[in-house]
Amino acid sequence: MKPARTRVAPSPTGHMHLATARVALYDYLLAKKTGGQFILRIEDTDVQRTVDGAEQEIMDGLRWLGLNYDEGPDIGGPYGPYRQTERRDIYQSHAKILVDGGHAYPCFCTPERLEKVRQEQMKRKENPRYDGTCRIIDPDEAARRVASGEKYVIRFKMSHEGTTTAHDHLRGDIVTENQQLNDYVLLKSDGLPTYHLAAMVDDHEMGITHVLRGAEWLSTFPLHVNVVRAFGWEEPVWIHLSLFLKPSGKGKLSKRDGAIAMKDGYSVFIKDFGELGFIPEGVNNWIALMGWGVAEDDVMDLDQMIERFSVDHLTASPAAINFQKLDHFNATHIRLLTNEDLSARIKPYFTGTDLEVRDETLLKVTPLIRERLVTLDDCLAFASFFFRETVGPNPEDLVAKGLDAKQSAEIARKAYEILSGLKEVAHTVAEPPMRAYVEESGFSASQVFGILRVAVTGQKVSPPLFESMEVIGREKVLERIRRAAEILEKM
RNA sequence: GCCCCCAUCGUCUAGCGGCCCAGGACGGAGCCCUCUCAAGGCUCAAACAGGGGUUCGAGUCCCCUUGGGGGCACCA
Repeated sequence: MKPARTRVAPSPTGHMHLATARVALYDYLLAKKTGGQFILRIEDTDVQRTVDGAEQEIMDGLRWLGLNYDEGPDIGGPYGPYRQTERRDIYQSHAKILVDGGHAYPCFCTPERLEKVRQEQMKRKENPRYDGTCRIIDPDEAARRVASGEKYVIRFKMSHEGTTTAHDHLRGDIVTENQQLNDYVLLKSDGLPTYHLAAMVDDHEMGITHVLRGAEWLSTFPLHVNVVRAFGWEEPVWIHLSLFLKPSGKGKLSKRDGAIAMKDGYSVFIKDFGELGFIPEGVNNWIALMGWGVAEDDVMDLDQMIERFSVDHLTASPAAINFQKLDHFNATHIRLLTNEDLSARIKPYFTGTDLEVRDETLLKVTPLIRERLVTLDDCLAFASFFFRETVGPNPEDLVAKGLDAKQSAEIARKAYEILSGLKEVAHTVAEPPMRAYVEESGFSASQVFGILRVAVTGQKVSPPLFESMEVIGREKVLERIRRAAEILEKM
């Protein structure tokens, strides 16, 4: 396959969304698969809606995901600039080409008039569309009015007859009656282009071979191919990705859903995932499989995805997002990390707590908790006790199931006795004598170890007991058991 | 309302006319392992929306119905 040039072209109007990440992922995979380039282009032509910091968030988000672009606003490239507001002249000269060629025309209608027309059309139950008033103005007359400084927009002169056949790689030919199409605005009165002009011009100028975008563009797809054809350009391969639906499957995933997801520890915004304890590997894998049909072995890192990716296996039907699956992929990829890597990734989650986390200790703790982590921040719940001086167990939790406080105290005392007789509490040396005690005492392993678990870790659920004791160290372990025995004796 | 797109287990999907009494993954149920929680292993339940065609043969092709989704801006 020839090297593909792909692009993700988000508008900096809010937080970077899951859908943007998925388009970027597929773009990246296609480009890397074919030895081509993946490009970031910022579509900031709606000055009103542009949000400060949004562009940076997009770049940070892509980098966090590991989707490094080959060309973009901050790193440049041979086809720049990569920010549409900096390409104003390019769009204006292209708009002129269309006007001169009879494919577009200046329109002097005011927004107020347009709104009135729309209202009347709706009242008559007609399709709201431009009524063509300025379409029939003589070109010389129009040019004169433009030159005189009258406000205008440039509209595409859509044919009223025949049909437009647009080819989508996943859906085949899509045939539309031209009467259904509107004379869309290409250049706004502020001199900036709309998407319909800007994206077509840039994709051509930047040599984009495959346009991947959301299915919400399907309705203006015929317009876009008409624009490209009016210029006489070769069309890229068009691929409209299925939409993401709310977890319920009811409706398109929206920014509003972000707030709802946040309450459950999830999000639809890329910037949040790191903080929530998700790792890029997990997020990428999760996103990749919504809209890409992989038969088997669906746990993949970026390189494996590149290996297996093909635009032929993309799917056309909408996909409801499923956060449980995110959990699964996240946990799975966490388990694939090396101790050193995982340890380093966990560490930041302890900042802000009063715990003093030493790297050396954390490295010993990591293997004990790795397969218990769904998200990185779970390390707080599983490993905090390693870094505390005392653990303050709940007295009731110290009483073993089926036993009373007195019996439990007896077990704690005996355990203290056995362990204090040892030079160290490495699990290989501490476990055998404790097992022997379980045998001779007649108590069950779960009763004895359960008491010790609560005594030593302060919690009912913890990593394996003896391995944990080994990390905590003999002195602290003995002290914690002694205190537990005291508590039990006072009950 | 009009236009467009989509349609296999609850969810994401494999399937591109016979290999399918439909495979995988998540989730669910059960069993095993087990010092808790996990992880891991094994097993089970769970789907081709409905109706017409085409064909020797249809989940796979065509049409209709139904359902879902998207769009109808000087927003992207």
